[in-house]
Amino acid sequence: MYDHKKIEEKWRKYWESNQTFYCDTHDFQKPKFYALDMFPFPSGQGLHVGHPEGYTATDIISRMKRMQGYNVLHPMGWDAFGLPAEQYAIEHNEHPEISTRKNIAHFKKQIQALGMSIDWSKEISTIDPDYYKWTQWIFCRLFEHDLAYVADVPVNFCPELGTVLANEEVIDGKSERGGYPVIRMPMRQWMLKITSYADRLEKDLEGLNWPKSTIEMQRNWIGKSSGVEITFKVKGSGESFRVFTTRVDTLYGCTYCCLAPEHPLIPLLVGENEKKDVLSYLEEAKKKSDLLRTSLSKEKTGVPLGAYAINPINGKEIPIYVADYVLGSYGTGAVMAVPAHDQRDYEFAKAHHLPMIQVLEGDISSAAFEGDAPHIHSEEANGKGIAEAKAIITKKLVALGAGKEVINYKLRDWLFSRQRYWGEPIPVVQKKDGTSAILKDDELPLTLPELDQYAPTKDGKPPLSKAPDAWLHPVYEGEKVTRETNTMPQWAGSCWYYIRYIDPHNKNALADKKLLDHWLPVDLYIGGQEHAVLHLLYARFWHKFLYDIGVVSCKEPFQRLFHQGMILGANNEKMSKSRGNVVNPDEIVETTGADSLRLFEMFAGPLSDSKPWSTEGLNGARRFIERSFRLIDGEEEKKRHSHTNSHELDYVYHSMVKKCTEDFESLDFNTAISSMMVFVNECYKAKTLYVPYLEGFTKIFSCICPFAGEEMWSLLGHDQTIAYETWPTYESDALIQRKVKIAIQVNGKVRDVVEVSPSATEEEVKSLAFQSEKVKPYLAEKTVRKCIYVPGKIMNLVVA
RNA sequence: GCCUAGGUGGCGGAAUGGUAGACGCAAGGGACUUAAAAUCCCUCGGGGGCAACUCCAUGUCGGUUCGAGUCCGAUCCUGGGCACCA
Repeated sequence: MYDHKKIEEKWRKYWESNQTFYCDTHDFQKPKFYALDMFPFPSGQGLHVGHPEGYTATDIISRMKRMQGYNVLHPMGWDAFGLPAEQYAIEHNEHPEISTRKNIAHFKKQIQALGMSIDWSKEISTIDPDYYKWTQWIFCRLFEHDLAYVADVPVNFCPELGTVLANEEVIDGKSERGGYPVIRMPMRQWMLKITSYADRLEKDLEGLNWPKSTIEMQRNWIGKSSGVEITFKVKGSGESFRVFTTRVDTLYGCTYCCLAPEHPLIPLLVGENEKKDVLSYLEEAKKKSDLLRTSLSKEKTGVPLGAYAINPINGKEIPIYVADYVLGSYGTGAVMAVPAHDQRDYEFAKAHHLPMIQVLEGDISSAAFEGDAPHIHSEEANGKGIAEAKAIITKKLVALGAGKEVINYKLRDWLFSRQRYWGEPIPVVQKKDGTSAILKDDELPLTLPELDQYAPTKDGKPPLSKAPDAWLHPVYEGEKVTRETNTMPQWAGSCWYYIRYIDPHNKNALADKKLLDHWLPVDLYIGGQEHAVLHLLYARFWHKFLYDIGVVSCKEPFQRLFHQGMILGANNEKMSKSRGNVVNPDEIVETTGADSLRLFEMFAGPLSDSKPWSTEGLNGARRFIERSFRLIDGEEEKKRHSHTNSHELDYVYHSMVKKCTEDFESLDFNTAISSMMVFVNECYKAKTLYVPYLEGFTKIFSCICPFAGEEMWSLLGHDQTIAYETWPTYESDALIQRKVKIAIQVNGKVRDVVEVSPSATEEEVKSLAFQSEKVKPYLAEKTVRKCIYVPGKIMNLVVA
């Protein structure tokens, strides 16, 4: 009798009471396998029914790899800093340290209830000073290498609340809480120079076993584009400005230029008559958040600056405008406008009645022509296509000293500081002379001070600015200094946790170099696609930096990446409290069992697809477990035999082993499970059951359903755990079928199916086909023009 | 608008260019049972036909091929991401 509660409790206790269970042995003789989950943020809601999906997948692979003789590292930890933890603490009026620890304990218990083969001796948490000591250490190294700097950058500031808000706390320009207006305001921030790594981050995407779409997203995010930077002189002043263009070939068609509202030259160049209009336009632009500025679709606004630029290619004077469709943060913050061949410029020119000069043949009566065509009105480039014209004009600009080829990136530097309490303190002090200095390594970790008031306060200053004087004003090299009061973002801790898992208790380094060289890179990383750019790009950036300073020896952290889909509600919508379709995993474990939950989530569909929750499907999974269980513990037990005499069972068993071995590797669990179901169905039909087949099945089964698997293994008479048994192998001979069915087609339509031996010749099959009563009518009074025979599959007779 | 992944029974989904619908769920029938549940077995895309059988079917329209869910070209729809990127 399958009693999930009894069985799961029994084996949970067995694993938990044995501290070395699933611990990797640092055995360098064995091949290694590092299976990593995106570690969870331990929210107050507890585990979601979506969490087990990815975790089960890495768990199945880990269990299979152990059986295949690998030394497996399969750890788990907690991404426990950050805004949501802080807000949860504020809401529950409990210090984040306390509430977060509680949530972690809850999460851990829930994950353990799911039977994950996790090495808990490697457990880490980003909020442990022993851990964030090394997060701070990495920051210090970045600082030393000029990759961390301070800048004034615009943030979302809400004057009413007096705090800086995260993007997700701002909705339509209003604060999420209270609905107060939010403005973009420059504030002193720590930045990390990820742009220095843009080129390598782009290049090294090549060769990663990652989903194509994720690689594409990172490529687009980095946004490499090559073009030309052109210098435009301003008429009647010594000033000049640069624009970046990917379409230098259209330079003869440039009829005006636009500066972003942030452009530093505006105050210097603005004409007396235009001053009022320009200033009020700048004021308006400031009020617009990036979101607002970019969502004002179609309508292109802007005002004339009252200054003129000289087109370096032909000396023509063209007006300069200020327009907020030009972004200060990309390129040079200025563009040359070619309305005939750029749609945005086209719309702006129409709205402001600016001239157009067509420089490529094509129709521009209703929209800009952006395709390739021979150039016109372009002097030396006339008659040439885009590529050739680019080369010609670039050459001329370079000769004139007015242009150079450059590579531009969309990627911006990483805003690394937060005006929050619940994050790693930035290990920096401000000296009296205004310079910043990092703490010495032996002063790390710089721990968070105890604060009564950790909530953001109305003056907009970080909570740490209210820390006790002893913390805030330490003595540094004999001088009384002020500590940095910003903290790090949640991304910081999650940038390198996969490194710490390898050697989590090391006091002298992030991790032992020899161990890092052994375990890295991560062999399989599973997590949601929502991290396709931010986390996965930041972590790659840090990893490359650590590579440069000799901490790690491989260039990329995650060799293979996979995104699991979402578990949707039964109504096919995203699970959420407000939709009332949330399923609680604790309840499922209680009523139906962790094994059923694991099996259901793996069988419901491809791992990467979103799939709806289904209570019927869960019951179906449970039925399969019971059915498998009864093969070993029930009436079917009597059929057990030490030899096999069923060819069908041989075939089905070995097919299953082959299918599971291959499909587990490619994470196609749904089809692997279906082959296991076929095997079990065949067992019920079989007269005898061959014991080694039952054992082989149980080994594979135990990867998906570890509790039931262990129990079945012991019912088969073993007193050792199944976890370190040897993975079953298949015999190719058993996969050769004695009879195969050949579909006989006439002109592509199936008319009969004949059974032959797999080695049957074309002539043999053809003669069977001609004898077939079902085929004959279609051949009557026709000639066979052609015969296509695919052994083991079909024969197609083409007649006319 | 751009990028990206998809559209297959009542449902979740299978299918190296080779018999579309594996496997599961739901449904129906049968066996067992005093009965129910559980279990085991069978049926199960649609139309037509008593039946043998036959026609239609993988969003839509074309194309390539002996043969297309699969490849190519259009087109419609859905999900995810990005969004004035010069």
